[in-house]
Amino acid sequence: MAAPSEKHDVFQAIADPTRRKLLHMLAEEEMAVTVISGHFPMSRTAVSKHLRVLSDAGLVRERKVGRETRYRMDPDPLLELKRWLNYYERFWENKLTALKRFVENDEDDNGRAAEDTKI
Amino acid sequence: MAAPSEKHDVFQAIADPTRRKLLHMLAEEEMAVTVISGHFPMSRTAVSKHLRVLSDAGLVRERKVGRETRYRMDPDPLLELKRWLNYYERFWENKLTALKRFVENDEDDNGRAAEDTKI
DNA sequence: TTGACATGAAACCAAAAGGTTTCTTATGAT
DNA sequence: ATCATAAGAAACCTTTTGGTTTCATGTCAA
Repeated sequence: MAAPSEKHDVFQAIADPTRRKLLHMLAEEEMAVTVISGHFPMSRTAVSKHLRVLSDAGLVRERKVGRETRYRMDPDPLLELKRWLNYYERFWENKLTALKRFVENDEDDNGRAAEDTKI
Repeated sequence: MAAPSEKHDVFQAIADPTRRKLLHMLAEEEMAVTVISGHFPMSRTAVSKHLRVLSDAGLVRERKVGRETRYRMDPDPLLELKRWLNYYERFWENKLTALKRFVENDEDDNGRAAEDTKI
């Protein structure tokens, strides 16, 4: 997995379902690796590597407490995703506009299907 | 690449930079494969396969016009991403609250650094 | 100080991902 | 009819990914 060589970005980091589940768990609570990995059907080491990917992307932060390492989510990098997504906002607004136009036409010539107004 | 076997989801689809660039291009304009692939430093076939992944995720739509196939973005699946992201909204709001608290404390005992208020 | 727990590092592996080249099949233009 | 163009399908190759098991190191408890 994640040969933790270089940096991973947010897009890659959240691409994996396991990692999304990890984020979800670590959003509320800080947790130690063993505890975390208890919730996954894979080895502790595998979970550890996923955590590393998330860490590379800046999505989690680790803290050593005695002999354990506790992880917690850091939401900051999600802002990049948000900005990316924001760009496309207008496109589905356009689709809504098209839908609205369709509905209005439908009210006018009541009952008959408006041809070619692909929504 | 993308052995176009099963469905790909949005998260996977946008994980790759090339595919994000594709989306960006196809958001405005419908384009034919050859034209599209002219903008990438890889073979037409490779681009074609990326398009397939996007298509699997529902992020692009294809239309045959004569001997060419034109692709255009469909923003709908991005709503899933938006909802996913939405869930984490409150977490960085929390961070902002913490920042605000920090700034206010800083105004009080003006000049001295507020220890341990990690933002 | 000895033993048990917590975790990362290493070495390894199979499958998926990203890419290439070659072949086929439609469709258009002459 | 014939030739060129557009694009997906197939077969193939290399690197990355997700996972495993084993080993090493640090810390806590008796």
